[in-house]
Amino acid sequence: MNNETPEKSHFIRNIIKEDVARGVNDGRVHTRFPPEPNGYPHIGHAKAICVNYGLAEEFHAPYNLRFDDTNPVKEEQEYIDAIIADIKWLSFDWEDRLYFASDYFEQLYQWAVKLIRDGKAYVCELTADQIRETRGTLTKPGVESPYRNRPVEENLDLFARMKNGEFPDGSKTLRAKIDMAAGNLNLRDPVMYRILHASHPRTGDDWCIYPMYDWAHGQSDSIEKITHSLCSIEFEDHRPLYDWFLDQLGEFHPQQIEFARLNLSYTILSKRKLIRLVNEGHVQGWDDPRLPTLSGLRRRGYTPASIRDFCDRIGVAKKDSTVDLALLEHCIRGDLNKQAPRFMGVLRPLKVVIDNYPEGESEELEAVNNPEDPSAGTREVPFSRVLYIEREDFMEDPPKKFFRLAPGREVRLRYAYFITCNEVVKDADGEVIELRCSYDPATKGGDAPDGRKVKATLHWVSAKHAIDAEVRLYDTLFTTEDPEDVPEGGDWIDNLNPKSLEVLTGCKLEPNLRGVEPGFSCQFERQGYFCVDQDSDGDKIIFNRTVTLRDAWKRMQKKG
RNA sequence: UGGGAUGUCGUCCAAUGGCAGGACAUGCGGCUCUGGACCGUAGUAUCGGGGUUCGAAUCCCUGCAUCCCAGCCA
Repeated sequence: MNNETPEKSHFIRNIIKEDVARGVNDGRVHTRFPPEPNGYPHIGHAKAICVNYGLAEEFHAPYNLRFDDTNPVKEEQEYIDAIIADIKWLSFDWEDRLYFASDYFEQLYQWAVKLIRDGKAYVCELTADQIRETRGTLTKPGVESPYRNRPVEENLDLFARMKNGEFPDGSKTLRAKIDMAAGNLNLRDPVMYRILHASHPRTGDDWCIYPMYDWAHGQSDSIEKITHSLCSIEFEDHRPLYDWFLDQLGEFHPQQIEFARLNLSYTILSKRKLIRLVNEGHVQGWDDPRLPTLSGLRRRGYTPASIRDFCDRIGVAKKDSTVDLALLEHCIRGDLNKQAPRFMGVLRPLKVVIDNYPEGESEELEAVNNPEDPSAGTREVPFSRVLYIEREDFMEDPPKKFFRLAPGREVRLRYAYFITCNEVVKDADGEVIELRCSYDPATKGGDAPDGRKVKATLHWVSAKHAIDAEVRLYDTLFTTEDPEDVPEGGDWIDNLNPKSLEVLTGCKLEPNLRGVEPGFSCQFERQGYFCVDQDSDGDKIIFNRTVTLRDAWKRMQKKG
């Protein structure tokens, strides 16, 4: 990092910088990422992780991972495991600071008892419906619960019995005694504990009362001595409540700072909606490569570096915004362009016979593995009389700007020879099934000694050496930039893109790809970046297309 | 008609009273054995109306728009 050039900053970094300079918390910085284990993490979480952990790393400060596991009805060990795996994949290391809000259940209970003793909390016997009705509305104040002024001793007794399991679910709550007329609804005697006879992934059946998030969250941050509690914007209204609790308790106040969550065009980042996509089978699981989940992106071929780069580039601010998917794609292209070895693969094969190439013979041609990285070296690619080229690289009646193969036209086969198309073979339906070409032996390697030029270079594979593969092409999961924008009475599911997955079989790959393992990423020249899917098995190779290369020709076609 | 927040290029983010800048996207050009990468270049923005000031995206007033909150979810 170059300290001479002024770094680009954002408001949270500025606040922390100032706090450190002013010696707030003795100049200490400590952050955390507090997920609820009720789903798989997605790129939006990656942003939050990068903000929290990235900032801590910048200030050489520690950061925690803490699961806010206060609702056993929705939370599962599977999600805990997935979240841990995905954050590690992003290559963040919280060392030994893995915590759970459930670690603090006993302390939280004791603090609740203290609030009761201080007359700041009471056991309420209103039903959920009644609590809602008496909460008031956005414009009208609420009505105080008839149980609000019950004696401390009675509250203590009832709360202990709640904990001991004497009452059924939903029959009682512990509520903070604040202000039923507050403009901020969170302050209208919020529920602190509810009775839930549910088994918890970590505490099992030890508890049948569980703290509400609002009661647990601020204190958990306080216990961990978090200096800067970064969270999303919708918790701005909750900050006064967290402050109130900590004030009553006389405990350490982390500073909460809110920032806007990520929205991405053509995708959905709401956990509830993601769960629906998975449960209703619109996708094939949490790691479906079309999903913005980290496991989906990983399977798609996105790298941790590309995601962290993306998170750096989108910035941090308070206003609602939607980042262009093109930026994410730019980030993965940028990373893979530097790393990914190049290979030739023909997705939709068209047979080409080189009539003047000796039958039964073949030769090895040298190809560059990565033009961006000379140290990646070269490899040999076999060439022979019968080849496959990409169907869309040939047009019988080409428009003006089409540079590729056409009858009578000469093009270069990458790293091989110039070939000229002499004859087009069609089937009974008039579909082109084969091209008869001739090659110029003098152009071996791809250059003409007489200096003549060709306008196109095509990728190809030798038919008898090729290996077969299945290739899965992905498009956006939704057809609309904002999938949640639906007409009256419509369902966002209707915006699903029926063509988000296209499976190609019989693709032909150069033989150097034999034996690749799941997770392997490479570029198929002129087409895009692809990675081997976990469904591959032995001889059955399956590639996922991570992202296409930028394609000037396609853009030109679109323009018309 | 309550409380909280937010309005800057098409998009995202800067500029904290002093030349509105960067990235992505887009157009054009160059280069190229990937119509890739790379290089160069262009256009496009301060929500509206007042005010303060030599000077306002920034401060004040006012209006408008958008988002969040009425879970015993987080």
